Amino acid sequence: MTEAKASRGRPRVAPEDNETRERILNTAERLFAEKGFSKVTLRELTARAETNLAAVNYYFGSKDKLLLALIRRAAKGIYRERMELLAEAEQARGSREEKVRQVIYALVAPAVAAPDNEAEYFFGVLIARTLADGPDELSDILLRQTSHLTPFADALKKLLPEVPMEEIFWRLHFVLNIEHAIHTELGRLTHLSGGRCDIDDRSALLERIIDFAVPGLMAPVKSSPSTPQG
Amino acid sequence: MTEAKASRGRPRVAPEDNETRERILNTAERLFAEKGFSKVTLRELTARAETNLAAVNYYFGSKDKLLLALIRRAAKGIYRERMELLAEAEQARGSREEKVRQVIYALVAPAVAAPDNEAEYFFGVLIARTLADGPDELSDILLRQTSHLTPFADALKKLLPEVPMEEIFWRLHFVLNIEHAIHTELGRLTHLSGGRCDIDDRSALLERIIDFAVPGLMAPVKSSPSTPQG
DNA sequence: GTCTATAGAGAGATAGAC
DNA sequence: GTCTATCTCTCTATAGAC
Repeated sequence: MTEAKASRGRPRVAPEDNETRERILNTAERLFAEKGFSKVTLRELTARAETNLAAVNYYFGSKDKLLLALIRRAAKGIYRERMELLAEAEQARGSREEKVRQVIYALVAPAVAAPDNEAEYFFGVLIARTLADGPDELSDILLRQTSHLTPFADALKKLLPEVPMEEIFWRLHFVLNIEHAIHTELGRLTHLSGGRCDIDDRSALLERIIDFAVPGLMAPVKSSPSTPQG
Repeated sequence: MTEAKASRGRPRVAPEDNETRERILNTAERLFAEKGFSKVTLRELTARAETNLAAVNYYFGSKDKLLLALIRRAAKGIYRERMELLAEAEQARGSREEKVRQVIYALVAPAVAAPDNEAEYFFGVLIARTLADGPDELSDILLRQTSHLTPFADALKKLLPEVPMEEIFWRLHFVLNIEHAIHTELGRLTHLSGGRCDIDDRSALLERIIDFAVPGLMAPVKSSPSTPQG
């Protein structure tokens, strides 16, 4: 949608096919996640991507737009995976707890998995850092893109009809908080545990998150005496 | 030239007593939490604090050191409150769940409470934004300051002897993740819930966090067949 | 102590050669 | 399409008047 009116001064080949462009995206994804958007300079970025300083502006228009393109690309894959796994979860059999587990698995697994052999990269970090540090415009976009989360809220509501929708939203929010902060603050865990806890084993990490989150998601709501949920 | 050996050109009155200095600290605390460290310029900051551009460097030496002073001051109050509440929690009577609740209350309540009438401010945001966006040096300091968390891990271990210490560390980590990310990502919750969920009621928020976290903290550890926890 | 004016560094963006 | 050289802006930090 950004290139609607662009035919002037733009690359002739389809941008997605360009190798340099891809290299910039891949390098930027790692660097932004690792150091944060504002701490990565275009000079460092283009040097690591083995291209020239002008390339980012040529392909993306600006540093901000590079980040936008980056997140679009990353999110697209994550969201698609989540939907596929959610569809599977909704056909799962088993106890109620087992079904809730599968729904949360569908939500968290794609964001926690390491792409390819990139042992250091976390999708959640990219989101967390962008929200904390990126252009305001982009934070707004990210926080307003909630339509892909609604199916998860609905799926949970179906499994937990006695929990008010408002509480389901809150609990979903908490799960996403964990998913996003877990890696940025990992140093504290490493230090606190004297190095015993680490994040290398992603599938164990995923299980831990789910084991922690599911009981809280399923907890009965204490009916407070005054407010009988409107 | 740095002020490493500085006794020259420094304020004569005790810095803590200076009114301008305090005004800078208070203004910076709000602004950094609201916009993030790197997006706040000294020009904006000093203007809002109704002083001049040079004042930050005069009182603190640099923008980085202002942030450090800020976090020291904020953390000092939070840590002290946590310790007091933890001491109370450790003398509490009631069910095991009730005791765990009190420990988590001691951890979370001071960071979630609004200071004075500052409805917008969250200690956790300051930490989250500093970690994502602040000077690397300061992130390191923050992530290595774990000694105040050890008593919480110990208190939980005493209440949950069947949970391995490693798991306790992980679960504590998750609780802190929620506490720190909750506000930065609040826009998503507001949007997702169509405005039904909001953060204005801090005591309700605190209860929600505790209600969500305690069941996960207390969950029995599934002894995985292959790895009998080394 | 407070303030203005400015130095000096480093950033993102761009023009134009090839 | 790729690259170098450079423009222009804005920031932090500081010197020095008052």
